Amino acid sequence: MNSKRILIIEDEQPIREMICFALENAGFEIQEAADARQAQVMIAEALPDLILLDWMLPGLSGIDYARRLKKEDLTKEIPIIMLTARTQEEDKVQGLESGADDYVTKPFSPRELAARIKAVLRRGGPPAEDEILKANELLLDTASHRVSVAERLLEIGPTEYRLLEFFMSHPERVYSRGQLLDRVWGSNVYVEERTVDVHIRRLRKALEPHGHDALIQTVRGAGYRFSTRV
Amino acid sequence: MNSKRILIIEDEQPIREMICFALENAGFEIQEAADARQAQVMIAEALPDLILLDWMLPGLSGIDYARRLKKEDLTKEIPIIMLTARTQEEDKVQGLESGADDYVTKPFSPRELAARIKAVLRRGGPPAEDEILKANELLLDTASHRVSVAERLLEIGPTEYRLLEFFMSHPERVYSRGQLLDRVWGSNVYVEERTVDVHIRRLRKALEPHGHDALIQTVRGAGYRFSTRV
DNA sequence: AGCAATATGACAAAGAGTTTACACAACCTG
DNA sequence: CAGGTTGTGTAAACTCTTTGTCATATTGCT
Repeated sequence: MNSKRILIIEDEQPIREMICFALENAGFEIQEAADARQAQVMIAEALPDLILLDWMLPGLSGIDYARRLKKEDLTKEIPIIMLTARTQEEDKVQGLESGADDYVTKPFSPRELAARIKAVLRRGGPPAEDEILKANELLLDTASHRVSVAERLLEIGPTEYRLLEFFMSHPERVYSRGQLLDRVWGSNVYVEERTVDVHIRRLRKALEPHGHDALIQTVRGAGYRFSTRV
Repeated sequence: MNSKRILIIEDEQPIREMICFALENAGFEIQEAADARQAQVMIAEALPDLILLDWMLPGLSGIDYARRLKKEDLTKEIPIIMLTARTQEEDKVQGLESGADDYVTKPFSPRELAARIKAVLRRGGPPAEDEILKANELLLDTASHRVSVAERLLEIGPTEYRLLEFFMSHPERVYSRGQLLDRVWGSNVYVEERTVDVHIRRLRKALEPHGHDALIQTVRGAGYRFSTRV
């Protein structure tokens, strides 16, 4: 097993250690750096296979550093996963724009982190490709984060957007409230399952005026499903 | 609703009672133990679905006990949530290191505790694999929870769906009403055997318009059978 | 025919999902 | 930095389906 080398750039030592331990456990080889300067030194010595980069860094911010790494020929192929404490969509967008291949929101479980790392390493390329998801006349553009029906943009909240994006990329399949919480809200969020109902409602309400609310279907006793079939 | 069994290992009785009350309220079944020794006895009797483990225990410390649980084959699959009074990052690191799946810092709200327990339990099970069961033109797709005949979706209630799924995965074989109750309704459910007749009827009714009701056959004096043979 | 085993239709309680309302926090913005 | 706007999660009221049972009709067997 030739283990992959991962460089962690994170100023808070406890967090760094926690991550470090978790990832070593998962079979990775770890290098640590507290800021961009240190990181540069380590990179000069040996190129890591993947970089875990904290959003907030003393000195050069994480996002700026990511940009810089993606500019350098030497380092631009290295996948970057951003660590961020904020949950705003905006941050995610910016993070991805800066060249990050994925982002993980703190607090995260070691398991989740390891899973994302493996996923990113596996695909090699950036996953952030823009997509246009379609279902009948309903379009969702991941690049612009917009949803439209027949050229008509429709109002939709952040959570509803994520919910819809998830549904549209996993159609014709039932998801329990619990699964939706894990996959749309994130696996380390503690929310009532009933809350899903409410957001389903909001999503349906947003789709309703355009007559596409039937795409979100209730499966009694099982969960919800996105389907173009009646 | 088969409630999950949770084992609380906590030496301070008032806290234990508080947690106990909160979780029973949340619909869990609770077992209590004051230390690792007692816990071992309870585990020997019946495996809990999740363990709540106090960080500080008299005798074997919580963290050591967690490690031990994660070593034993019998118990290593059981998720553990650590209860800790301290807030130091350091503790969190150690807690996770010891194999805990999550930790909660005292003082915590009952709601938070219940939510995290649910979240951890949710992750547990392996995702049920998808199957497409076929019988002549009759299709049952477990991923989308749908039943169709020649591209035509058909209406079917939850119980009828489960019944059909069971039949289709165990065809050409007679099951008594009692067996069906056990395997479709679940063991330890108190329902009249005649109730099965009613659901068989409902299932047949759903299949009828598509001409597949003959698949559900009555075996007088024995039970029912799903068969594609006449 | 006579008896026992099923089939069926109706019904009321329990249950699951839907909606509305509200509190709160994060955020604009003048 | 007030004062409004959003976005979220929770709670509670409300709706509508599902479900278990009964009473009654049918069917199958000897």
